[in-house]
Amino acid sequence: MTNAKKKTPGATKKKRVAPPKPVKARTPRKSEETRRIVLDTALALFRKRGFDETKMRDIAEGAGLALGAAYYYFPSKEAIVAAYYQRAQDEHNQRALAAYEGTTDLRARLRAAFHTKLEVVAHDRRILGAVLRGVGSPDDPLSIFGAATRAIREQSIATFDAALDGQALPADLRPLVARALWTLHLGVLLYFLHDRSPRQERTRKLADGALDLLLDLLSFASLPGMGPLRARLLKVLAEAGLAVV
Amino acid sequence: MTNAKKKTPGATKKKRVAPPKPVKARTPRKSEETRRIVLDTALALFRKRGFDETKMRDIAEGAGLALGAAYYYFPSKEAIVAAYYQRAQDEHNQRALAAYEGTTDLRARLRAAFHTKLEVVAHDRRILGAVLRGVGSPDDPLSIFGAATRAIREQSIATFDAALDGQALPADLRPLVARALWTLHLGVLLYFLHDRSPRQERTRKLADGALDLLLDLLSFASLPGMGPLRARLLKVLAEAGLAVV
DNA sequence: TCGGAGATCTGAACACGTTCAAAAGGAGTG
DNA sequence: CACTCCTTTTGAACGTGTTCAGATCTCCGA
Repeated sequence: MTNAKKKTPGATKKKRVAPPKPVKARTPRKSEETRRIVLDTALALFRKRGFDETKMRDIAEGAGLALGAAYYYFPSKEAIVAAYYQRAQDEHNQRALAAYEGTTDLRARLRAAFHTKLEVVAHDRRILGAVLRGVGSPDDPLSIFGAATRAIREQSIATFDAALDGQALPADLRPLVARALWTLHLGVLLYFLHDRSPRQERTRKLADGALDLLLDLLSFASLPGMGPLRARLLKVLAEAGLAVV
Repeated sequence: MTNAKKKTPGATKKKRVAPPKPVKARTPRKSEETRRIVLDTALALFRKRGFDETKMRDIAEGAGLALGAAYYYFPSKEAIVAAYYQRAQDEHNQRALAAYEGTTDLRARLRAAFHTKLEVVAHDRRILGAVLRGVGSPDDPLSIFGAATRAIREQSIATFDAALDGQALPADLRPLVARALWTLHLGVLLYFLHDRSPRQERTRKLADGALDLLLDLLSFASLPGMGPLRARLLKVLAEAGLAVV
C-alpha cells in the first residue's frame, strides 16, 4: 500500500526528468503543462528575487498549487535548477547552431558560440549561481562535473565541437579543443557572474580576447614541429581521464 | 538594552574573525580556547560524516555546548567552513615556504607548492566541497572569488609567488604567473575532489604534468620574440581586471 | 452509469539552520 | 562580601526545504 503510493509518483517523476519521450502509450498532457508552469513560475521568481529569497511556498502559490504539489513535479528546489540547466543548454545549442550557419570562419563561429551562450544566460546570474553550488560535490545531482550531469555536459561540448566542423585542425586536437572551449566557457560564465558592467560588456570583451589568444595558440600548436608537444599534452590529459572520456 | 546585548557579542565576533590581534587590553583566553574546540569538533565531524550530514546540534554537543553557544562563536555553519579555509591557507603557506628552502629549481619548487597543498587538504574532500558552494555567488561570504575572501586569496597567491623568488622570468610575467599558478591549483583541487585513486595519485600526476607543460609554455613565452604576444595576453587580462587587481 | 486504478493535489508534520531573550558565570571595585 | 558590567551559555521558537498519508480528480472498461 504505502509502497505503491511511493512508487508510482516516483516512477512518473523519473520518466519526466530523464527521457522526454513517453515510453508508454500514456500521454499525461495536463501534467506536462503544469510542470512547465511550475518551472516558469520558479525561474521568473528566481530572476526577480534571487534563488534563496524565493521560497518553495512562493513557487507553489505562484503556480496556483499547494506546496506539496510542487514536489510532485520537482523532487527538490535544486531539481528546478537542474531543469533550468538543461533548458539553457538546449537553447544555447539551438542558437549556436543557427549562428554557425552564417559563416565558415573559425573565429566568427567561436565568438558566436560564446555570445549566444551569454545571450541565453543574460538575466540568469542568480540562477547560475545556484547551478554552481554543487560544483565541489561530485555526488550532488547538480554537480557540473558530476556523473548526474554527464548528458548535459556532453551535449554542451558537442555544441562547441560543432563550431569546428569543416575547419583545418590536426585530428588529434579536435576533441581536446572542443573540451577546452567548453572549459573556457565555464570560466567566462564565472566571470560573467561577477561582471557588473552594463550589457555584460566586459565579459564579452574577455571572451573575445581569450578566444583570439586561443586561436593563436591553436595555430601555433598546429605547426609541423609541434607534434611532440601535442602528444605530451594529450598524454597528461588522457592519464587524468580528461580527454575523450 | 536590547541593543547592548546585540552589539557586544557582535563586536566580539568581529574582533575574532578579522584581526587576530586583541586591540583592547582584554584577553579573553577562555573564549579563544572554546572557539578552537568548536572548530576542531566541527571539522572532525565534517571529515567523518560529511558536511551536510553533520548538524549544528552535533557540533554543539561534541563541543560540550548547547546549540546556541556554538552560534556565539560562529555566526553560521558556513562561517566554520570559512575558518577552515583560512586555516588551510595558513598551513599551506607554512609548508610551502619550508619546502622552497630545499631547492632553487623552479620545477621542484612548483611541485612542492602543489604537493604541500594536496597534503594539507588530503582528508578534507568533503569540507572543500562546502568551500566551493559559494563559488557562483559573488556576495556569499564564502565565495572563493568574492570580496569577502580577498585577503585569503591574496595570501594564497603570495604563497605561489614566493616560489618564483630568484627565478629568471620576464618582469611583466611574474604577477601573471603567480595568478596562473593559483588558478591552476584551483583546477587541481577541483580534480582532487573527484579523484578516487588511492593517495590522490592521479591528482599528483595531473599536477606534475600540468606544471611541466606550464614550464614549457613559460620558457617559450620568455623567448625574445614573444614580447608582443605577452603584451596581448596581459592586455586582455588587464582589461578584464584579472591582472594585479 | 458505475467502479476502480492511477494521476494529481492537499496540508499537516518534520528536520535542521538560525535567532533571541534571558540566565549564569566571572572579574574588577567598593 | 555585594554590586556591576561584560562575557558566555542556554533552550525555546521560528523559517523554510522536504516528506507523507490520505483526499480528489480523471479516464477507461464493463
